Amino acid sequence: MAQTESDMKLRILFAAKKLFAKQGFDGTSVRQICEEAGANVALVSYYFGGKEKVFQALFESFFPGQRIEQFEEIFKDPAAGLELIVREIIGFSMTDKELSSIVQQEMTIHSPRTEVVISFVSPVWKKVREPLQTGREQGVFHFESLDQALMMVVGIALAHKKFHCFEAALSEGPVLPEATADHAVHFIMKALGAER
Amino acid sequence: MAQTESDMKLRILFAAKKLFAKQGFDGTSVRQICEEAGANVALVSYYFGGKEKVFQALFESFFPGQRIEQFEEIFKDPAAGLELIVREIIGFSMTDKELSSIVQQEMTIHSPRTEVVISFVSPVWKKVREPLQTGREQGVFHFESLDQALMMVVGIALAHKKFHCFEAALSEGPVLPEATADHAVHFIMKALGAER
DNA sequence: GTCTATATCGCGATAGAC
DNA sequence: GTCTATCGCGATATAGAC
Repeated sequence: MAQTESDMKLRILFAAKKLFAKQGFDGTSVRQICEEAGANVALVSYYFGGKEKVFQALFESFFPGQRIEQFEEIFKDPAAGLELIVREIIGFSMTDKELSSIVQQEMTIHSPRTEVVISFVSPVWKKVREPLQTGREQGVFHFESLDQALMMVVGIALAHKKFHCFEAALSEGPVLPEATADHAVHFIMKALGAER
Repeated sequence: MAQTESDMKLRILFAAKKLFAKQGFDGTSVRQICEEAGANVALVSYYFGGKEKVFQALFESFFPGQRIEQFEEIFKDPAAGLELIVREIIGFSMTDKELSSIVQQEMTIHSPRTEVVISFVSPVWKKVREPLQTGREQGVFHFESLDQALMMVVGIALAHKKFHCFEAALSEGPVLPEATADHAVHFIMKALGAER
């Protein structure tokens, strides 16, 4: 009984994460979630208080926020800092493919969940912004618009998530996790005009 | 009476495009669409045969496919060809923000609509792939993986679509349409190591 | 903590009047 | 071509038994 969260609560959370990622929030029913979790339909209300609350609990439980705060000193060097945060983003999006899919879905629509997602995600964008800004001031990076650069860096970091939509246009077989991060970092650094 | 499509059919189509873009397919009801269009609920079935068919009709009516085919000769030059297709993609995603939002939504989930979207979109990815490949062979572009490069180029081209999610992290005010394309093309060319 | 049964609602789709 | 009325279903949520 030392467990804080009951088994069932966690099982529901995992089931919801899986199904939201695959089918979207609106495309997933509470019944489906409970069937996947092996739980009774009533338990979603009992544990969370509704489907929307399950969504929120998903982010509170699984979104990695504090990891970035730990490496403060490395951010002294803009190039190293940018590489770190980009690798963190890609690492997250490959470790928890489900949650990162949910993030991407919600980033394209306006829903009652948008606020929740933004509150978790925009601190990360700000962490990307920091090394870009100081890097430009120090002459390490070269670009015209900070806003544009920020969006494009994030666009690259998350590009591989649309993989399944590209399959018909690809030829080199499955994309390897480590290779993706290396390629993305290299691509970004070249685009920013950073010496390597 | 010279019009092929009735007014009402078009009005429904436009209403659906607007609402699907904002709320997603599953988050939008037929009733909502018809209210927005000023049409009766029964007309969706009458004109299209159901909600799914409206989605398909959206792509058949508004997705620009043949535009790319027209500029065959410019594709002789990989750099010019890549720039053209990237500008076409960004141009489309800014001209028809709604349809391109729908594309992005559907690219992140697995739904009965996925097949439709992919059938329209993957010819475009293949058009991006062509100049990348011949450009590398000719020594104009430099990158390790063609698949990775393709995904990252598209990632950059579509990055600005997540704009509203970045707002809290941006500082330079609204992003201008023409500037976006210029920045994206410049960013891509530098990343690919193309001489400018 | 977990279940069944049910309340209430909104959905997509259609039959049939006009 | 457009309407009303309605069918049948599945949704979320909850009351109350165990």
